[in-house]
Amino acid sequence: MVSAQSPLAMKLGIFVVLNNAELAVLDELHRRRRKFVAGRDIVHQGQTKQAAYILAEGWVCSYKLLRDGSRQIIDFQIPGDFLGLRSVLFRTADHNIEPMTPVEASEVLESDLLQAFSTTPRLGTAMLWAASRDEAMVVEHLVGIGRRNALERTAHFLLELNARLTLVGRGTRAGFDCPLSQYMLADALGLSAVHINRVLRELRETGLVTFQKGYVAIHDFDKLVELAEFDRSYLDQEGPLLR
Amino acid sequence: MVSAQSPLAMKLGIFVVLNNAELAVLDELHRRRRKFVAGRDIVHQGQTKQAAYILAEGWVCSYKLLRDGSRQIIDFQIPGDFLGLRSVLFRTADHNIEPMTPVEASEVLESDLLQAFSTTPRLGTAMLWAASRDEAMVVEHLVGIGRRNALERTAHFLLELNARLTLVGRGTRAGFDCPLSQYMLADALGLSAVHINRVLRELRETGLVTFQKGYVAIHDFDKLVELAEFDRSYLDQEGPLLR
DNA sequence: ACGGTCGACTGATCCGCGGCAGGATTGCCG
DNA sequence: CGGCAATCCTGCCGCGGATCAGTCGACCGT
Repeated sequence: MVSAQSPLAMKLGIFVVLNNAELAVLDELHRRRRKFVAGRDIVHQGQTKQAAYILAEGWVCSYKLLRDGSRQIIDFQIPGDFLGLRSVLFRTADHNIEPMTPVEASEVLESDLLQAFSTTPRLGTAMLWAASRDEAMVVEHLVGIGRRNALERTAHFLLELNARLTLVGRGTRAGFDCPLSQYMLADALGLSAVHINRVLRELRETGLVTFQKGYVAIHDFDKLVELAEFDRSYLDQEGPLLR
Repeated sequence: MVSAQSPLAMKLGIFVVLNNAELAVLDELHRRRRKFVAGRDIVHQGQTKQAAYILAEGWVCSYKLLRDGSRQIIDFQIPGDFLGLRSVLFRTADHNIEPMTPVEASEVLESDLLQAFSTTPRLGTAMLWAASRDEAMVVEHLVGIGRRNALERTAHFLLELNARLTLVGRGTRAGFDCPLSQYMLADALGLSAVHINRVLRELRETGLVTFQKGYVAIHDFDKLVELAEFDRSYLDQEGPLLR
């Protein structure tokens, strides 16, 4: 594993061994680099004519607002993830996208994508794989909110983040940097911030995880997996599916 | 709008005016017709080498089971929807798929799809649109479970079903046939069956909707939309986006 | 040195919904 | 015809998590 690779290349490399031509196309996709400041939304609900991006650095979240002022965070995006792909296809954004940290991202036009697909189809396949893995995570998120209690749900969420970050070289079994506030955690997990605080305390006091000062320290990985009923199948993947 | 069209053609016709060549390709996709009985799962979690299908007749649901025996229904599929597309891309299914009624579906191979894309690209675009609309519904489902109370959540869900069924000619503003039991409704909405029962009673007693004997009768569409905070944008769509 | 803001944290109280237990209704099968 | 299995429906009780109402410390900008 080459540490100098872009996060996206690392992630796709899990699925497919990329050759030089394909790496070059990936590089090409990163041409139009942009920066965003934390807190100012990149995309608003209802906005049309929006570009898609590949996240290079920083964290963003996509969320929906309700009339009563509460919000539900649908997903977080980390380096290597696509941003707003659905907004492009659907022509109008159905959710907001907010950078949680300073963000660097590469703008991707519809035509860039189409060209990448036609000149390097294996790369296209790998991107579809990555996209369906992301969709699978939204589904897992749904299951968590619908059927898991606060403790399991939080544990599961932290493990999921850990798995995703590990794929792009920003986490290990021991832990990862995490810029989330307890409020954001609450909005993601469908709980109140007050209750998240209590749950984090319990996880800390039982010696499973400590989430403090922007760092998630996993003390007992296996017990945490057990508690969260976490499906390790995509963690234990043994090397690329396609050679 | 031609009533003899397949549900899929109706749905795609919302996005794109389909010409005869494209309709022919759609027809061709329906070659390998299969039947399934209610209750016997088509796809199991963890299963590999699975085909994708286009639903022609009947209802199915996709769900995940938890260790404690509870389940979360992720989505329902109705005529015109794709089935297990993600399982094909991902190579191994991450959820179960169960027919809730007798079902007719057409098996679709990866190669069929690729061919359809290359010979009739506009059709491919329309299918991507349809797929991202479906994904948007999973997202809306997530928001509902995370941030809406039981009443709003149920109301929203019924409206969503209504919107989808109307697109394929199986529902109107007045109501639609619905083979769901209260147990399934509960598993979809992350509630208990007992509580669903109470919620349905309340919706009935306030004169908004009646769900009995397999039929959902919407008595006051506008009030229901108001209660559920339902986003009508994709209902009010004024004709195809692409000509 | 000063409010002002934002995030972490806590205790007390309240309520939406789950769990349990049981009755009524319907449809199916022998 | 009776028996059985779903499914619907209801009342009661308790719990998990929301809400309210704070305190405390860190980090602003002035």
